[in-house]
Amino acid sequence: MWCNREVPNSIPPANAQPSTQPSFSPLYQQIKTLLVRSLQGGEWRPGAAIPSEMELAARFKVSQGTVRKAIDEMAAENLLVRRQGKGTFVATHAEDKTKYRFLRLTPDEGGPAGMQRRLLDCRRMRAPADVAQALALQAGELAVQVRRLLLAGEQPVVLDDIWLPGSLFQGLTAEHLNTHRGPMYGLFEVDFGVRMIRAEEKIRALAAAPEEAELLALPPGHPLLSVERLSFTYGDRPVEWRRGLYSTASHHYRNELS
Amino acid sequence: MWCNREVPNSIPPANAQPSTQPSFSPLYQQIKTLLVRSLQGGEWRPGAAIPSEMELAARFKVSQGTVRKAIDEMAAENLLVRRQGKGTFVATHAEDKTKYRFLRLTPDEGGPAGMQRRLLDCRRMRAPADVAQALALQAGELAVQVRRLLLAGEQPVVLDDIWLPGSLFQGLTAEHLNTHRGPMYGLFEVDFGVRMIRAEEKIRALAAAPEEAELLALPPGHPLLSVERLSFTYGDRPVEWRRGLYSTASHHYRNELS
DNA sequence: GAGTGGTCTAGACCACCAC
DNA sequence: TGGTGGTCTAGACCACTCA
Repeated sequence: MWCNREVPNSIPPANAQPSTQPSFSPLYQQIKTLLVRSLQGGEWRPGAAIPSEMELAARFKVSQGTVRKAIDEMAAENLLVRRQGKGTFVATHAEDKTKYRFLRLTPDEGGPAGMQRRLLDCRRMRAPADVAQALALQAGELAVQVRRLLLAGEQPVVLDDIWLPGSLFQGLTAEHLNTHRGPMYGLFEVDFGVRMIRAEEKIRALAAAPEEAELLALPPGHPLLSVERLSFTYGDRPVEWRRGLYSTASHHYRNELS
Repeated sequence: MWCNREVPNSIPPANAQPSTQPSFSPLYQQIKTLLVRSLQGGEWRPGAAIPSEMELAARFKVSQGTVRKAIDEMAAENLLVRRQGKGTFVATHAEDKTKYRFLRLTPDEGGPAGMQRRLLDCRRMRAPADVAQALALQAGELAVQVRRLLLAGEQPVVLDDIWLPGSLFQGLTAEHLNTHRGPMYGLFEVDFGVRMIRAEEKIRALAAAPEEAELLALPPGHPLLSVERLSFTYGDRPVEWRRGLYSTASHHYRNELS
């Protein structure tokens, strides 16, 4: 048994430049990049297990510890889920225990309760300029607009206005959305191969316009939370823009600062 | 040189029970607990360096890697800050590069700009029941109430109503607050030894009451963001309750979902 | 050059899970 | 019982900082 070895990295450092900017990229970061690329390319479907740490270590010719560090970071970013004794799995919205990972609206009393959906609209049309820009749509490319209500019991609570790139969501119809059970982001994964990784939200207060007020069963001018969300998939590619109008009479938007 | 050793942990496992609930606590978690306790006890002041990984490893009789993992987690929780080549430091609000870690209000255009403070009020009084409960105040214990405005240029943007446990903030006066430069949480650290670790916020939309509207230079009834914040120090102890009313005409509350 | 954190390795052992 | 992730160790070497 030998304890000391001085074998250098089997993978040559990706940046052997003498003194340029990027300066250095650790092995585990390179591994991580390769893994993300595999996720992006669909090598492993959402919910499926990826190879074991030992297998990946062998594949990439690095030690288990290095693979481990790469996976650790990806798990911290919610790209992967580790389950001791079972394996490491591609994160998915379809069967997420932590449901409502992206819906931060919570009843003032009691835990997060399920909400009913009511689809209002689903059609393909040209997106407004700001939305088109946010989604980086090609000139003339159509978008899918979805409008819907979320109800807590009988009470409408959320009015969502959702825009998706037409090219990615070819077969999306009202029928499709109405038939589907479970989170919408789950449907996006399973039927369109689009997985939402992270999102940025901008929150404002505004007065309800007449049409919005009616849909939310509130008097016109009633204060609402406006939540604009831009969602990204792998590679920081924007793939959804939405604006939610939240009625905060009996609910609030919860957030954790740290 | 020996490569195999079977010396058990020098620190006996904190839970040697045969089969009870807690089931297991890894060494690095125990180290972490000890480190947090040292922070809490003020062994190292905010901004100061903690001992090196090697020193800590020696002190706790574990390997550097184990200390490392403990510190990694604490850095991820913003308790510590690592600086390569220099050391590991106790996180502080006083000199935070990432200023406004807790203020999520951002101008619609341009990067986060500094805001002016205007103190309205600072007095000791009995807290409303809900605040007293949130802060776990003793029966009859007084609280410090601070009211203030934040202004972007000439425009008032935030009206804050802040409540602090009187016992922890004995010497806090308006003079004190007015003299101080830099983030208020920095003052809390330096002058009162109270460090804010994390916070929970509840966000709602509401209509401005007359007095609030006047202070924010808005018409009464104008929609505002109401941001209730409960802040915690070490050991999840609540030490501040505040409600901010945000004018979102030219600003928004930004949030990142992941 | 000395000291710090950062990376990487190899190997042992433990806890959990499924068959 | 075998495979998976989880913990822990020891040691080598690298990158960064500062005197």
